Amino acid sequence: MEANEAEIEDSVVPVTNTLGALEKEIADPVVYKLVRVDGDGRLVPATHDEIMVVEDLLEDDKCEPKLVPDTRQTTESCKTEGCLMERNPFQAPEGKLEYENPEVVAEKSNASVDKVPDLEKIGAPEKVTVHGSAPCSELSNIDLSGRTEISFNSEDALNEDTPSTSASSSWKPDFSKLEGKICLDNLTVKELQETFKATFGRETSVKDKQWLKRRITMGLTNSCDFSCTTFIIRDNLVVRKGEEQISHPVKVRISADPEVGVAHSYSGGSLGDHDNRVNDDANFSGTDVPSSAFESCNVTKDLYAEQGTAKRVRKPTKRYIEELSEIEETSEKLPSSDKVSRYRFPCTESLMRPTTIVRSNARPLFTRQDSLGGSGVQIPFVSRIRRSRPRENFTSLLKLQPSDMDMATRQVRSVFDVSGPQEDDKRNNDLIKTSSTPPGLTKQPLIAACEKDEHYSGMRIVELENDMDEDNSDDNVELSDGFENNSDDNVISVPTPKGGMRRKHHRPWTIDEVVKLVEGVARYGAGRWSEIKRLAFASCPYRTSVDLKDKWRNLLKASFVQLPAEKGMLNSRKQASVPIPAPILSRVRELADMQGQFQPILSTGKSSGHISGRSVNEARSGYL
DNA sequence: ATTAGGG
DNA sequence: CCCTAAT
Repeated sequence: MEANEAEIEDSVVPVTNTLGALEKEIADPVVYKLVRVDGDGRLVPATHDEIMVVEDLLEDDKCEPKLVPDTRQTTESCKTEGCLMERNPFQAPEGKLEYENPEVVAEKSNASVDKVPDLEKIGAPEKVTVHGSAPCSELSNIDLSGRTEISFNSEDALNEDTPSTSASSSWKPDFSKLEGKICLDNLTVKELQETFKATFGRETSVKDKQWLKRRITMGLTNSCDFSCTTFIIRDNLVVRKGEEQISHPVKVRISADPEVGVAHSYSGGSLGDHDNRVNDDANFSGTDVPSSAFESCNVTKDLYAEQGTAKRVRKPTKRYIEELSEIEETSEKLPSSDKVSRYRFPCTESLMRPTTIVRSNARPLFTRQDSLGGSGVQIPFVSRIRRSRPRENFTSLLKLQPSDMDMATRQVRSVFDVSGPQEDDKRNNDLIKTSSTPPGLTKQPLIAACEKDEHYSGMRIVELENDMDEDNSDDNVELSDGFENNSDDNVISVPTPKGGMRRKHHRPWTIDEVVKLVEGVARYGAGRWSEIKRLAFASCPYRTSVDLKDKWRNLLKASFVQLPAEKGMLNSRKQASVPIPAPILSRVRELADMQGQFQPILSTGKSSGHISGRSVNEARSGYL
């Protein structure tokens, strides 16, 4: 299909190329692009055959390729509604269409806009003008929702009766069945299958009426594309993009999706047993097939007319689509369409993201007005899972309110309290370093919670173990001095008089860490701190590459200072907490020397010289 | 995002 | 350790 694809690309309206022209004529003209909705809802570019067919149709209809400079294949663009193709007749108004994605954008039509009279009011027995497009047209005729008489009546000459033969070559939709209103409920299985075929362009062997109805309904329903409008569907109401605001956190799931519209005819999707979801989300009952394509169209139109409030189904989520796809795959084999290269479903991503976000937001967000400093800081109850120690967050929070630490502490605590008792221990432990509860005890549950969270909220909880190793990592420390207690994080920050408070937590370097650092430098070279950090300090989340660098700098300084006097007083000085063993300093010096001379990359150098051990270094340092 | 340097 | 500038 590759070749075909290419051809089509060429033959189809060169949207991108005509952009300029389009923009100028956007006022009214419409450009269509041949596409077919694949079974799984993807938009598939029309095949060459399809285009040919359409061309014929166009000729019959005397459609004039208006916007298409390239006359090669005039198929695509027809000045007005008429020509269109596929089954997604209700496209969005030109103006809003994004040209960036011509392939996906597919067809567009004004028909749904002002051209189409208020269908609701019109009960006009007209026929669907959006000919060509099977699904929609038929949908229009089908009485899905309580509305009857769905019909299009576009003032502009619409070429009706132009069955969209454009679809896959093998697809011979029978629109006769779609004429007039149709009540799916009254159809026989066979009829439903016919309808299905007409709708999706492929046969189905499914005998389940309910299933068929649902699929057809959904397919049709979702044929309408809102993505191009400035409106979105929220809480079953169409609102202007931007005007919408997340109101009820609870309902977010339904409404928060800012791009509801993009439901590009994902029609074909098999609405197996999962389709309920859609209904649920839309607050519809399973049996109530509320939104008909017609309705959708109406909405589009109404939007322009009055920004009215129409109800619409929620755009399917990515997951939903995926599931449908899966079902589809298994439930029946797709015709040629499947082989046709499928264009990526445009809204797949956008679909997913909002949903995910919404999900995560779904969880009650605990915030509280912090009275600190009277500035009313809001402390959100973020994820319970923290990559780094809570105290870091803690500190960040404090930054907002330099003053009154205690207050902040309490606030934070209380916030966490809300999250649940289990984590409390951990929290306190880390934050306030009070609890004596062994981390291990609460760890497990915590992790579980995390996983759960991830599952539902899509949050990424990784490296949880990092927190753990913090206490364990140093176990192999040979030199471990008692003082190097990790736990002694002096979380208590020291408010600095002038520039706020800094240095909340000092993390005294342990000898072990120093050694690791030194070795890391030896291995990877000074300056490659991120490397060293990753490899040698993977277990020390609290040591950043910058820290390493700083420490190295200090070591360097120290080493140069001490070296001269090394002879007499190796470790005589008991100064601060971490008297760095002379040997180490020596090595630092050595390394510094080397690094200074040859470039840090001394994979060979390291092995050749000192890597073997401190003893060597000592010896060396001796004569250095 | 890393790195280097100053504070 | 923090912050900033340069990459």
